[in-house]
Amino acid sequence: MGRPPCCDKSNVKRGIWTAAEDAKLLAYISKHGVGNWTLVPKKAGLNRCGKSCRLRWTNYLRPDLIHDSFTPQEEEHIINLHEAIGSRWSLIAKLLPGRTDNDVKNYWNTKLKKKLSKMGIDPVTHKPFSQILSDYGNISSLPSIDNQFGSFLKNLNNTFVPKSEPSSGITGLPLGVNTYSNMMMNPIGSDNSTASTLSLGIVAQFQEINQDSVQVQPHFLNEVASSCSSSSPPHATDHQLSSQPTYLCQQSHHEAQITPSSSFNWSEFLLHEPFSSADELKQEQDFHGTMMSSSSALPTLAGGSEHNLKATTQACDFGSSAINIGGQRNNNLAHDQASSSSMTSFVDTILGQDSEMQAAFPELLDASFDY
DNA sequence: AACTAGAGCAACCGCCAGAGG
DNA sequence: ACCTCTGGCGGTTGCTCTAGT
Repeated sequence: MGRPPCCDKSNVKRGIWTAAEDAKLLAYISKHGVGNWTLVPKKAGLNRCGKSCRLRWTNYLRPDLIHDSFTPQEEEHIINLHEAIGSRWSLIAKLLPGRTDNDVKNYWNTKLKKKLSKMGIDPVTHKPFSQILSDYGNISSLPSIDNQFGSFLKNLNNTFVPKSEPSSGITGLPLGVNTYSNMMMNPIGSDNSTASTLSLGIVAQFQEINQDSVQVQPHFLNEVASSCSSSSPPHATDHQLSSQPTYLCQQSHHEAQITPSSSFNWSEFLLHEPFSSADELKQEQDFHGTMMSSSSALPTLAGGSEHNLKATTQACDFGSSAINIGGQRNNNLAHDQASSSSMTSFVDTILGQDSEMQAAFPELLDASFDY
């Protein structure tokens, strides 16, 4: 009945591998190749569990592994892929030659998550905090800390609370978001084609890898499905996977009037440290002033249900191949409007948006978001 | 020089789907 | 058909190193 256990787990060695153990495993695999991992430790003369041997081989000993630090291009790949497919580290690693899922996962957890948070982007949703605020609006009915919005709040707290205005946690928000907006609007030496081309290539590769395996359901699609109209199918289609998600939800209808033509370049974005210099502060202020002066000509954030419906329909179209900056700008604009006045008016704005959204989409907003 | 906190990373844990007996 | 294991995966832990005080 059943198979015998692969090893006596109480008698196998655990912990850090020694050089001698590495040499034995390497010698065995180079001679016999990898087959049944439960047999490998016995045949190689190792007092280890087969699972441990497999991990050691795949994460460290494999000759094709790169042990150097990640390049900006790889960072960009990881971020784009994480945005598209979530924390499927093994899939992401397959698109990064020489990298293991453990490498990618560690790099994400130790570096990229923090980097994105510092830049005012929620590493779970890949949306700027300001957009999450405007998307979900209703601060008073926040779900638990474990879900995506909870992640946003934690990051928001980590990122902004220690900043300039100690008297209020949330008053620090506009600084970070404006920094983000500013970077988005003024990418350093922006190369319009780079990011979108790269992203398309990555997703195409991803499709190749997945064409005969699992049906992918990227988390961003779930988000959109829950925050936009229900017309999207529950699974990612080829069409959806072949394009980058946009940050368009609810704000996109008028973007053509104000959207800069540039697309977004992660690598430049990543090299830019927010909150780092007086120049950046000045840029933020300049940007803020510009946006405020032009905002009167722009539609309000929630300009009525008809507008919202159009925007929603458009927002759920994944046909765009580039990350759309326009939606972000529009969102950030709304945020700028809010942040330009007092704390009270910021909250009022958010609550007002929530009321209007609730009027426009009662069936969506009444339902609890369950991630 | 000693201590501490944080970062980085290797390894383990626990779960799941599929396969073997 | 059922039970158990394997292989693979994502999440987490804990050790080591380094920078700051």
